Amino acid sequence: VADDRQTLIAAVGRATQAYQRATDGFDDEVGRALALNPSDLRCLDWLTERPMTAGELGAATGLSGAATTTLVDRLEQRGYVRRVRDTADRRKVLVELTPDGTRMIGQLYGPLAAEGPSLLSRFTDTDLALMRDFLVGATDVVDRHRTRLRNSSEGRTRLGRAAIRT
Amino acid sequence: VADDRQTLIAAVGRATQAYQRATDGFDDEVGRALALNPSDLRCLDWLTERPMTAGELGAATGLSGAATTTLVDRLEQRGYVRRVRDTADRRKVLVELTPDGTRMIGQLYGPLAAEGPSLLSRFTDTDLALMRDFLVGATDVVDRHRTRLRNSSEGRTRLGRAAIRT
DNA sequence: CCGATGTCAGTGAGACTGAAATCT
DNA sequence: CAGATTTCAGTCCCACTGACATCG
Repeated sequence: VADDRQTLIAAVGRATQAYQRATDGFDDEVGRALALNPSDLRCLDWLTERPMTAGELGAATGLSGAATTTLVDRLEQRGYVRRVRDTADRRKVLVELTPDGTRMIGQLYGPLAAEGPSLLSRFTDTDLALMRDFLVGATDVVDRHRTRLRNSSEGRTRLGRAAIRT
Repeated sequence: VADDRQTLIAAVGRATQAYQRATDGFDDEVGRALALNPSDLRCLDWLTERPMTAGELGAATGLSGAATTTLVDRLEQRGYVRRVRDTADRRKVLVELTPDGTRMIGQLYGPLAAEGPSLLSRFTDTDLALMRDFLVGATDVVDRHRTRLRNSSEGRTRLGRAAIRT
């Protein structure tokens, strides 16, 4: 019946929201365990993909240049990342994970990621492909709405801290 | 082949991570548009489920009691939430969304949520049920690892701000 | 010289700890 | 009065704006 399908779609929506909250809580716990704030964690997350310049990191996390500098200072001081001057364009500074940083990330997120395969084991290949396509589509939708919001609200700061006009 | 299945599973993992980053970026943009910080947004997110006491809100967001108080002050001052003394236990303070708050959330997240059904339209009912079950299972796994981390690292503060012993 | 990239001061908002107030 | 819930006072970290240094 059509009504069953609607409730199914709604259930997927709620499940997505609940999953989002759970991962937020997990990241909180990781931050507490390592004494890292959310911005630090997000930077480390991006750096697992590839080394990035300070500017790219700032854009990815939404931080200002100065904030990015102090953030990289923090992570560097703890030995999680290191700065490497770009030999081609000596203005740029590449930030990359150190072996210590990579190992630490692995220790915390590894046990969680290791359960992924067993969780996905009951699905067929076609089901997995559908799931992947759904996630890719959802990512695309969210990104579209993000740029829509960005264009409709330009010139404001990130966290709304300095943006509060009294 | 087994190798195809492994790459499929890996692809689902990467797609999940990408989706996570996209929603993080979207929430950033919402915060910028409304001059609300991440904690404010998370509180509003929880309050869409049901009214909660200040203590529950603090536990849900991981904030201290005092931080929760000032957070609710902020949101109340802007007219998004309101305090209601619990008539049964007059120590407790229930926090609930105002009509204005509900409307504002709807205006920002509504357009995004409205695309969910069209994104899910190509899936069969059984596929949707599988997806829902996967998300519920993933939420459970993440929550289990969160409590594991919590138990192995107790007595530390949330954001690691005051936790940095020099 | 001008644009781009990154870093250095100074300011302000928000989260924390600890103590006080209110209610059961 | 002890316990629970929320709020107040004081401190500190972190992000921001704006100016400066360096490089293409």
